[in-house]
Amino acid sequence: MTARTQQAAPLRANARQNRERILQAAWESLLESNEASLNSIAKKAGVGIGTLYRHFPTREALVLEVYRHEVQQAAAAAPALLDRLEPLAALREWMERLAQYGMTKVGLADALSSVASHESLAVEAYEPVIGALSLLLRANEAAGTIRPGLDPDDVLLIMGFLWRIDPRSDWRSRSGRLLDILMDGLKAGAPGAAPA
Amino acid sequence: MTARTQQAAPLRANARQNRERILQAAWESLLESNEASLNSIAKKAGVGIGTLYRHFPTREALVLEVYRHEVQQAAAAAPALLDRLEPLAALREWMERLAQYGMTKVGLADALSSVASHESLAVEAYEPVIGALSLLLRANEAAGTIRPGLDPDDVLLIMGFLWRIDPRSDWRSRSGRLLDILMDGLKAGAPGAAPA
DNA sequence: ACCTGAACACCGTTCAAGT
DNA sequence: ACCTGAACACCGTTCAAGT
Repeated sequence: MTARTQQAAPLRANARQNRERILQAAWESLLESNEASLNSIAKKAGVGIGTLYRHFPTREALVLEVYRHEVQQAAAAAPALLDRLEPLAALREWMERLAQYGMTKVGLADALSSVASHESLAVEAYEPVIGALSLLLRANEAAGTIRPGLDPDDVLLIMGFLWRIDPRSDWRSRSGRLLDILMDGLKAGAPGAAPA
Repeated sequence: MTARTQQAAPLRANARQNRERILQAAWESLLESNEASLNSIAKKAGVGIGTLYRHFPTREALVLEVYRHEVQQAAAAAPALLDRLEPLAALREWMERLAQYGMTKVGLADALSSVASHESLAVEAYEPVIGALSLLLRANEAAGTIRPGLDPDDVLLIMGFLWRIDPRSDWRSRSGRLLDILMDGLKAGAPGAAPA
């Protein structure tokens, strides 16, 4: 165990460049449609199909790597929100951002939900999201604004509706209504909250 | 307009039999895995692939037809539940049945959620479900046990988490927890309900 | 160590030919 | 009117051959 888990020999410059070309091509293709074929992505990247498989053994691995950075950024906003806003408002704002984020990237929503059903790699991708959500829930629990004992995984699973709202409809008002229901569900049984 | 919409000439005995063979084979195949190929289904049914396409122009059309009957039955339980139970308990029980139903049929959950993203035909399949849910919501609204003005489509969209719980996990307790949250969200703001 | 691309087994879909 | 299945263009995936 002399090296870090993710290190595994620092790749030839050659290989590194190929890897990034593939990610770039995949990013562009998946933004258009998440059904882009691996063959077409390899072609677009200007590498052999075998090279794509060498770097990303499964389709999921590729998709997750493409969005990892983006997802991490979205998730990482949690602490800043907790600084600026009250816990309850921060939680709500974070959810809304994630909703909006999912809607902007057409392919991402489908990709995430289809990947999510294969628990395997999804865990790894969801980890930062779960971490951020966990932070927000704990802050609210400490403030007595939500019911205690909520599981971040449970809450995130419910939040899945955000990625299944038809982007062509008025998702703005719809996601608002749906988040209202979810937030009320989380608030119910809060020790410090004043009911309507 | 002398014929009903669904009639369209009563099919040859020959064709009718083929149609049912296809549905039977599809039912068996989809129960095992919802990724069964159309070719394999046609083969299992003992018909040419062209015949399958003649009866079901798209994969969705086939999947929906396979599950239509089942889904209708599940949805149709609503009135009986309202007879036996109080509105709130009936709504909860109906949701739990739908959850359990989705878990039993391995393929159905995936099929439903993947079909649901293509709004096209999904509307037709969801109609009886929406009808049943609408009935339950109206009964609760009349009893003052949930917040008024809830949209059945919204509630069903949230309920989607039921079909994304990993069947290999302890979905029983998990779906219970999740439904608790949802029910609390629906109850919040009810004119007649006594808060905890 | 890494890359290439032909090769393989499959898939969905069409459509000329049959009855 | 309905059925068949060969044919087509594609797909994911592997792996011998190259550098």
